[in-house]
Amino acid sequence: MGANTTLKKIAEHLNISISTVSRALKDHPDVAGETIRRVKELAQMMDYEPNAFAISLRKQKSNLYAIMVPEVGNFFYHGFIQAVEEEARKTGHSVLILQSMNDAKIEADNLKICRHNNVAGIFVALSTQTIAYEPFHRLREFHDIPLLFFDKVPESDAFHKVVLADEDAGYMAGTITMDANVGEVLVILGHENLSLSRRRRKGFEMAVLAKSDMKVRYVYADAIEKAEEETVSFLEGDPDQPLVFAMSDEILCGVMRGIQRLAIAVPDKCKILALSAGFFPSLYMPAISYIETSGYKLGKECFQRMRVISANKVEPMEGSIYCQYVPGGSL
Amino acid sequence: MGANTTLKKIAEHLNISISTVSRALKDHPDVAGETIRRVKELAQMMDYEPNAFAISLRKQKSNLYAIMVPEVGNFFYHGFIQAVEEEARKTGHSVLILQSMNDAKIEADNLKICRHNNVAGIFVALSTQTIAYEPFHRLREFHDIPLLFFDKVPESDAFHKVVLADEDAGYMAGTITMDANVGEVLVILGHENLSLSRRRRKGFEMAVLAKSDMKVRYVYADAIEKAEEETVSFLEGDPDQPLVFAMSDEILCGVMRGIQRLAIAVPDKCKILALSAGFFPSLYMPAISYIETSGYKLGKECFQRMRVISANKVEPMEGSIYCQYVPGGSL
DNA sequence: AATATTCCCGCAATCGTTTGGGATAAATTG
DNA sequence: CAATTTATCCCAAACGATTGCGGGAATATT
Repeated sequence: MGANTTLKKIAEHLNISISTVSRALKDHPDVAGETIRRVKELAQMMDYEPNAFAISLRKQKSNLYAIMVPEVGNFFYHGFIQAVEEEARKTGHSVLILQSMNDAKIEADNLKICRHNNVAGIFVALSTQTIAYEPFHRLREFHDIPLLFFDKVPESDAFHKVVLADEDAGYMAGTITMDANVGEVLVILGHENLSLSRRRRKGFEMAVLAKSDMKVRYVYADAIEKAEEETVSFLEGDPDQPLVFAMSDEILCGVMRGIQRLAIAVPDKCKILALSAGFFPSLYMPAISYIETSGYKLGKECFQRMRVISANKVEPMEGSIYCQYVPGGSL
Repeated sequence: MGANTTLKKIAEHLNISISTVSRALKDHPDVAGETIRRVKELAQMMDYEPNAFAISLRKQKSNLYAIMVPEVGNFFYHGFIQAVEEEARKTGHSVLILQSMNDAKIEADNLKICRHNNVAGIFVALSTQTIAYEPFHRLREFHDIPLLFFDKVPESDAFHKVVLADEDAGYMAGTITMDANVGEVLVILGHENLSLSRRRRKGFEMAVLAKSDMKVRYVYADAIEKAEEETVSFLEGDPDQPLVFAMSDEILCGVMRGIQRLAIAVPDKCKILALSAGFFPSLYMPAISYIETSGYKLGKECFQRMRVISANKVEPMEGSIYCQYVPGGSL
């Protein structure tokens, strides 16, 4: 039996009107102090909890935030989800998790779900397949739902977005690579469609521009296996003083599989550098040196940004999170 | 502007009543075929989407399922979440993710959130700190919200639960260990509070009962570091023909860190066996032999079970998912 | 031609909460 | 003492979708 306490039931018990009960619970000045006391007491007794649907129906806003990512299995997003969840809890919100599975169709469907649920805001990491942005535009224009892209963001600056300082991270990686005094470098980037891959590459290229005697090869890998194969074929070419730079945790896993397959000693026979959230590098011996890209920090930052966007109309802008180098033993 | 299409707007455009529109959209026989056609056409045009709140308010049920886990960062849960999300999508539901952070207080708060949102059902993996089950009971009794425990479940059989066939998995691990012809075994289990740890241990003990010449040591580890330390101190004792059995992916990571720290050759100097979802074992060379405990399969099974529970009142029962041995090179 | 049947459709209440606009007392003022 | 202010409270209309019931018109049955 759905023995849920409602304003109506409290009102009946106290022989007052529903509106008075409603006002009493929020300390409205129109209600007598004595009445407020009695109402609150009974509400407490009856374990009253306001009905979220009724409120949402009336206010046209829910207490849900949505996070849409390609896959929850992606390591980078744990921290992000965790951070948003933590913050959301503080403001009495909850988090809806949606996966796009890198499918533009599902992505669009998910946006519909957000609309249905009139979510208070959406955090989106784009799928690699997204080409049409109308669904996103419509959400903002017609439905007034705050939208914030993170990590995998559109090129267009018509949207709010927060990213890691990708170019900086790439530049940092490039600098570290140069200082490491290596001969040939394999840079393994993520999916080619992602602006994040391009930004990181750009940063890296900028950094190593000066050092013309260093051979750099850029490849894209969208799966662990691809990264493994690229690593193996690179190292089988018997490169001189090699270094492999892995742009993500997933890629790092692939790289290390290749390294282990060839039984190559790190860092003696091959140096490794990664962009990572920090967990995977610690799995290897020696620990992999990495540039930290914290999904957790990104999540915290995004949530604050979301609050600002929700509160006032602000022009779309891009923000970024700075990275930090964490030296290990692979370099 | 919340330019949302409602039944009312459609009705006004067509000069018919709201109820007729509502009925037309669901092919109610009381509506003329021609009217249905016109309504559907306009609804399509105006991009009508029913308001989830209004429906939920009326039906007292939402289209949300909740999943509560200690932490989304736990590897085992990815597959689970993914599976539930996939299935939920098929029935037009969405998934609310809640974390208990292994805190009984937060866990109880989360249950309140579920109540507020009148979720259609809750999937719970218990925190290690849960001792009071009243909040769960109340949810079922008073609020009629289907509750299904998975993975980390209460001992009480007053609840629905689906677990991996933990005892079987333990037994299987025991059998494999025996056949591997080893001398000393370190079994690293998860948190001591969890019934799952006890069940796995029990299964393992049953299997190795016969083989009295094999020395087995059982330890509990609730963190990667603990698993690493236990492994190191075990192997430093220079055991005869050793094997380490890791009960989870997290523990496996710790074990391998220990192995690498001591630079011990697998499987020559030490054999490894794990219970795993399958990803981490593939990270090492040779690949770790493991017994597959698929969160994904568990999720699929749980969702089906949830549907049954929701549809009809059924007696609480326990279900389980069978495991499978995936040989690698570590054994 | 009168009655019964079928087919369409609209009215109105409901879910629980919020809120602007009264309404009724008592208290204050001139 | 009449007029106005104040303190409390209630009515009713939203929000959007659903649904039992009733009614009018067209058709079918006697």
